[in-house]
Amino acid sequence: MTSPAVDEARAETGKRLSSEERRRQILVAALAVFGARGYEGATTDEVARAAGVSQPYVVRLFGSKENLFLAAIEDALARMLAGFRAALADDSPQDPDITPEKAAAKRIGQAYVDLIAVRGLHQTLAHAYLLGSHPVIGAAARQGFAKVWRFFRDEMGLDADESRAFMAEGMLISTMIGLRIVDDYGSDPQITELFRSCFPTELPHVLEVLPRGTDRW
Amino acid sequence: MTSPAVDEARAETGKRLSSEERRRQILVAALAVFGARGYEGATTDEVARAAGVSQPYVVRLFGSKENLFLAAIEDALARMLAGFRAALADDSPQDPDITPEKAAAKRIGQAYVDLIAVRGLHQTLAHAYLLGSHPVIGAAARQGFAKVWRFFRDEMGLDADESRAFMAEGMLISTMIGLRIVDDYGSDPQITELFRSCFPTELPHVLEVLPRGTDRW
DNA sequence: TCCGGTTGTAATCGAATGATTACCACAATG
DNA sequence: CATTGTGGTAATCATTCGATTACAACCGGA
Repeated sequence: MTSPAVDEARAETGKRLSSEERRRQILVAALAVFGARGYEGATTDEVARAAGVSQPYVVRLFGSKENLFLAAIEDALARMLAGFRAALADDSPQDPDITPEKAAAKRIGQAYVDLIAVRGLHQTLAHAYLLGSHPVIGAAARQGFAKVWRFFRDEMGLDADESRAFMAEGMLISTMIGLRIVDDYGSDPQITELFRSCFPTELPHVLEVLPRGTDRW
Repeated sequence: MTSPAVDEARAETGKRLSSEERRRQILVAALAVFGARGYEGATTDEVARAAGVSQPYVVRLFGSKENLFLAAIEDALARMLAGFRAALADDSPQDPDITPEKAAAKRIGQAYVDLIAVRGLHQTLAHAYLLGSHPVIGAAARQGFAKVWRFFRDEMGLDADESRAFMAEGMLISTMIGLRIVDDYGSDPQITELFRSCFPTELPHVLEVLPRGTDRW
């Protein structure tokens, strides 16, 4: 016999879902948890509770924690590249004072910052980029990084130097997010100035889109 | 009665050390292990074995794993700032074709890359920068990051924009190191080109100073 | 209706890990 | 030579966590 609490919870949150839809839910939760705690620090139980399912089900749907992480970074990269491609293809009326290339670069930079709204996405990727010595995850992380690089060079048409500068800015932004600099923004004057300097133009948008305060993540 | 093996090992590796010296040894080991595995992924036992002591001794000297990590990032930051200050003060004959400011920037960039030789230093700091949501480590990481920022602005005299660009390049370099891009350098043509583009000038030096191959770290 | 596949959980297990405890060895000191 | 402080370890404990197992609930079709 199932406990009444369980049945009640199921009635509240809705019926059974297709495994494909559960997968997507769990991936969203996984990005948030892996982003906040890192690969080793995160637990499958935390992911499960964030997704509203039991821990064994997470393991069964993805096979292992390692596979879940691989799926999470693949999902994150796919979202990122989709956002980049949409920004690149965007042909809404543009400022005639700047070249089309500059305009595209601005849009793509904006798309990168917008991904902050996908909780944990930037942080999870940054964690993956630090796991180079892991035999499986390391290889996947390198390939993922190279994929983004190829987008800048082949699809966006940047030269090597521009690509490097672009990615460098991206890594800085990721770092500031991972540091949760926003938490001290406004209270610590040093941090406030640092943050202002690092987001000279995007600052209002970042403050708007980034969760703050006592939030656990 | 102590086991003969232990006595033998102690005889081999030398006598008892002062706790201060052991601390330093353990910090060196901690940077390597934390850098490769991250804060959660690293174990105090791994650090202990890398330092040639027993696991309980590591815990006793530092109180807890958390304190060990805090000491490690403090040590890493101190080394980094010491390297920066030495590079800034360096007044060896310089190329008259570039301004003194440019020359200093080049020297400090070089000092940053040279820190690759301190195994795990860049990676450990990068891991710390991703732990912003950790109540204790997060605060320390933010303060450490701000400290580096203040060096660029106050001691080196960069303006906000130059500081940002400088730190961005640093974050990119850290990422490449954490990814262990070198592991695929020469074998994977995509990665090789990516690496060449990101280290246009420092490449030979990086290849020389960065451990490669089947090395565990 | 019953039956097989799919969605999902409870219970539990074994391994890993940070920490604690109790102890040992050595050296300086009086 | 006793003693006391310091450097160090072996043994072990309590938790935590990923994974496994066994089972339950639901649903569509023959």
